[in-house]
Amino acid sequence: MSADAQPAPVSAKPPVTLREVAAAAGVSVATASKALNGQGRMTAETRERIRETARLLGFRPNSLAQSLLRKRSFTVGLLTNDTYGRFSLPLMAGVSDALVDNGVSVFLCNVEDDTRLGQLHVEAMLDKRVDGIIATGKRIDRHLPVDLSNLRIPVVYAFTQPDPGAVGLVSDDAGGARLAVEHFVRLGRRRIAHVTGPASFAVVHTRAEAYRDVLRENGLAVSEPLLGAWSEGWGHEAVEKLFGKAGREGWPDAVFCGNDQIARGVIDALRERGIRVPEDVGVVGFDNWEIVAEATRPPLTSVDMNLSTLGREAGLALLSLVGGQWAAPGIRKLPCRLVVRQSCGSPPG
Amino acid sequence: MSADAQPAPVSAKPPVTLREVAAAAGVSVATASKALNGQGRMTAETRERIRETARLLGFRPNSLAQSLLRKRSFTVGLLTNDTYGRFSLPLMAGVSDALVDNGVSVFLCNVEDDTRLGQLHVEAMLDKRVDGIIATGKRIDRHLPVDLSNLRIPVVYAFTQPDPGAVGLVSDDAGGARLAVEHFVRLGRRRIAHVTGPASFAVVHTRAEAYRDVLRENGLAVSEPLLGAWSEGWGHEAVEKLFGKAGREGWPDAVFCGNDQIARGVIDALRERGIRVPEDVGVVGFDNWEIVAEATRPPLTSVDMNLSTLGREAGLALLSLVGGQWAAPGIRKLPCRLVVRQSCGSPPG
DNA sequence: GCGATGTGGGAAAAGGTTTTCTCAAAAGGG
DNA sequence: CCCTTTTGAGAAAACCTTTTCCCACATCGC
Repeated sequence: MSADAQPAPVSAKPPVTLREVAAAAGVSVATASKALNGQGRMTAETRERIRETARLLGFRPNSLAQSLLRKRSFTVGLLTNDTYGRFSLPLMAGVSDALVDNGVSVFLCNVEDDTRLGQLHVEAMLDKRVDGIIATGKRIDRHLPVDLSNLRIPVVYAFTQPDPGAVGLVSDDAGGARLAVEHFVRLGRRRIAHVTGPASFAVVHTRAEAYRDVLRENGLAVSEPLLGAWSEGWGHEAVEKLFGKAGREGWPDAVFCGNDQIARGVIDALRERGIRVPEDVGVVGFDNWEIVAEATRPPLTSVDMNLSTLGREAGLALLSLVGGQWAAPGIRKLPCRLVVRQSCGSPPG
Repeated sequence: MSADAQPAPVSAKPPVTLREVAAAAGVSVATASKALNGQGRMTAETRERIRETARLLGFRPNSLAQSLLRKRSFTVGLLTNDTYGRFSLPLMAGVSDALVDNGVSVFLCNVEDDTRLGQLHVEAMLDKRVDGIIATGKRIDRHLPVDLSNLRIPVVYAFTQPDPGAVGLVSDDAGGARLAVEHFVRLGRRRIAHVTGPASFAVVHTRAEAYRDVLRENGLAVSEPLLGAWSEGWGHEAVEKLFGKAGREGWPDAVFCGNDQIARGVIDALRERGIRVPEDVGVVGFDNWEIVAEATRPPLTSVDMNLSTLGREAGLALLSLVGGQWAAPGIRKLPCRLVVRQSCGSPPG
């Protein structure tokens, strides 16, 4: 090895500690600590000198040591089983956004649907003394595959089934469905169909119920929702069922779809049949998954569940629980919003 | 407040410490520690008794204290600017998978394209004494909006532009393109077009180069790649350009697309023109984004960048760096694979 | 029975920070 | 000039675990 060889690993000198700052400023660690935290009493001159020294040395307190003492790590865990992040990522963005200003970081863990993995991650979080946990998932009527009910740290459930007595935030699916159907009604559509996902999903029923309510409230004929899959393929099939029969008179003039993929299938199938969207038939989707909604022709009007707001609220709720504040248990529903694009046309006349 | 009011917050008793275990087992903390870690010397009986006590009490060592002492937190940070997680999530799954077995957790931080936010998160990670950082992004020819070059902890770059001298892992885009074009050649296609993204992306040129190479190697006519956007809309337009001209003889019999969305647009546009896929024209996409690839009709054959493998390798590389091992700096390219579905047909005859 | 060896287990320091308590000096009151 | 109060700053404990030493006791060989 030559004399000017690199020192073995990259690792430069270790981080500068409070002790070093204190030494450099000619005070005790206690005084240094107080100076930097704005605690204790000392001359303004001393305080400033210590601060300046710390700045010069690039001092940053060791979070590990702080957390150990304060019994707060300023870290929260975010648990999800939504592999593709379609729902969790906007939610996480909201959570992160709400917490970063409070100096809190977020640990994301994907537990898939694996209980063992879930348990593993939860224990790791507990060991690392996270201040709280936000549980989220890909559907609001299922639990994560892991028990969070007796955790000695606060837990908030967002967009997943909460444990009884816990704080839960979900989207207001009924409200979202109303938004869509009422939009159609306002535009003068009279024969509004509903094509949605499988019966095993609670939201399918929630939304169908709201759909029926709005139709009845407006004196319109209620046709049975078509349940199927959450796929484009099912959208195609549903168009077959709805528009296959001869009498053009019986055709719907609007289709409210359970998600954007179904809507995309519906729109494509209508175009193939020469049925114009939005002139002949209006279409509304659900989820406002931009990558899909903006690629349909015409671009898809869709119900947005405001997941990042949901995440933000979840973050704030957790924060106040961590702070010892009481938060109302039970499920809180947050409103959706309708993102209007071009698949429904304008009011008649 | 009534007598049977709930104790203020949920928080039950604090976690059990090593000291309590030691007391319960009638030994010193030192002995207890050694018993649980398989260190030191003591009778098997003593060791077992301590272990049993710990188990009974549900003792879990405080990671914070351990990390403080060992100067390793068994945590790594994952930095990304890929908001939708299309690339980062598979990558993160791989990273997480590689590390969880080593008892290492992963901190995911989305820094968007915001330097201030990035700096903030990096500092938070440093303060929390993460053992290393994996940087990832949404394209391999751009840096994250944050400087990781002098960090005193190891950094590995995955699917983003590495700093000079650092360890970087990216997909082998040239190889991926070869896979696609050679697949066409093998199937007997002779006039192979290439529709891809904007010139500002390095991969556009890398793949185009490989595309031309394969054509030349096989004595086929090389037509200029069509550069545009990464969207379905561009796929439609490109079909217009390629198949708009009169002479059916000049039409391509295969289109290699720069991503799955373009491919989807191409396939849809072809169908609208009555051109059959795969009989008349074969189509291959890139990214193997299942949600798109499986929804095209017919399902799309696509190049998969093996991002979760990439993540796994990145995790392992970081781990060995953290362990003080030396790792070869520079960019390592990991092979892609072709996922064959139905958009290319079978060999002729 | 005495020194050498081995064995089981404990005391204490370390890691970096915060906080409480204490204390010396300075200032103020009479 | 003496006593009390205030002020500035330090010593030390605490958080929880790991690890290095060290010690007492038992065993063994002679």
